[in-house]
Amino acid sequence: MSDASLWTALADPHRRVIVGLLLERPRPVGEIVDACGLSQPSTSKHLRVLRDAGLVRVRQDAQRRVYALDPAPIAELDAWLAPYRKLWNSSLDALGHRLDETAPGEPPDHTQAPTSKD
Amino acid sequence: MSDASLWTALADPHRRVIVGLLLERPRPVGEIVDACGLSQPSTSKHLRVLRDAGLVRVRQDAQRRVYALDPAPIAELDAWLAPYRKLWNSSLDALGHRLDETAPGEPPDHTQAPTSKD
DNA sequence: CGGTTATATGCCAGTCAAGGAATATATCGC
DNA sequence: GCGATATATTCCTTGACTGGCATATAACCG
Repeated sequence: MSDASLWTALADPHRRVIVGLLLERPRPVGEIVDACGLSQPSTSKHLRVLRDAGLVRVRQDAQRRVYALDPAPIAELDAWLAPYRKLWNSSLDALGHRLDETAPGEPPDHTQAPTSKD
Repeated sequence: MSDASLWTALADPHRRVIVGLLLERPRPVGEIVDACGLSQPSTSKHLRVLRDAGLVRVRQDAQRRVYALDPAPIAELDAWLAPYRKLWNSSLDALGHRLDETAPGEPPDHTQAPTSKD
C-alpha cells in the first residue's frame, strides 16, 4: 500500500516544495536542485522517496532525468479527506453566519477559515 | 504556521487512525487507547501531537478527556491540494502530453519502467 | 577512447520521533 | 482525608530520516 509512503513522502517540507515545483511543469533534477536549495545528492534522495511513493515519474532525456508529477497519489489524499470535507462545510457554514453578522452588506465569500491558531 | 505540524501529525498511521476514530464521533482517551491498540501513554502523546497541530480539541468530562475533531486544519490540507486537483481532472492523458512537450521528437511512449533500479 | 555533464548511491554523523515503563496530576467516590 | 480511576508527562532507548561528502554510473561530445 503506497498510502503510508504517500503521507511520509509529503511530510517533508522540501519534498512538498519539489512537488509544488513539479506541479507547474516537469523539471530535470538540476532545476529542482537549484530551486529548493539543497545539494544534488539530497535532492536526488528526496526524488527517490517521491518516486517510491508514486508521486513522481521520471523520463530520461539524454543525461537528464526529467521528473513529472503523478497526480494519482494526490488523488488518494483527496479521497482520504473526502469524509472530512463535509465536516468543515458545516463548520464554515456556521462561521459564515458569524461573518455575515459582523459584515452586513458584504457577500459571505469565505473561501478560507481564518483559523489563526497561535 | 501549523502547516508543518499538520503534515507531520498526519504522517503517522496511528494518528490517522485516531483522526478517523474522531471523525465518527468524539471519544474519551480510553476508547482511543482500546481502539488503536497502543499503550495509554503513547496514545496520550499522539493526542498531544494532534492537539498541537490543531487537529483535535479536548473537553473535560469528570476525569475523562473527550477528544473531538477540529476540521479546520484538514481544510488547510484540502486547500493545499486544491491546485493539484485540476491535474487529475485533466486525466493522465494530459500528463503524458506534458511529458511529450519536454521532449519534442520523442514518441509519446510513456511506458515508464517501475521503480526497479538497484 | 577520454573527458565532461547529469544523476544516483554509499557512507557517516546529527537529529528527531516513537514506544514503553514508571510516575505525576486531577477528579471522582466513600 | 484515602483509594481508585483516567489521563498527562518524564526518562530512556531504539530506530528512522536527513544532509553532506565522496564516489559510482550513465550518457553525451570530441
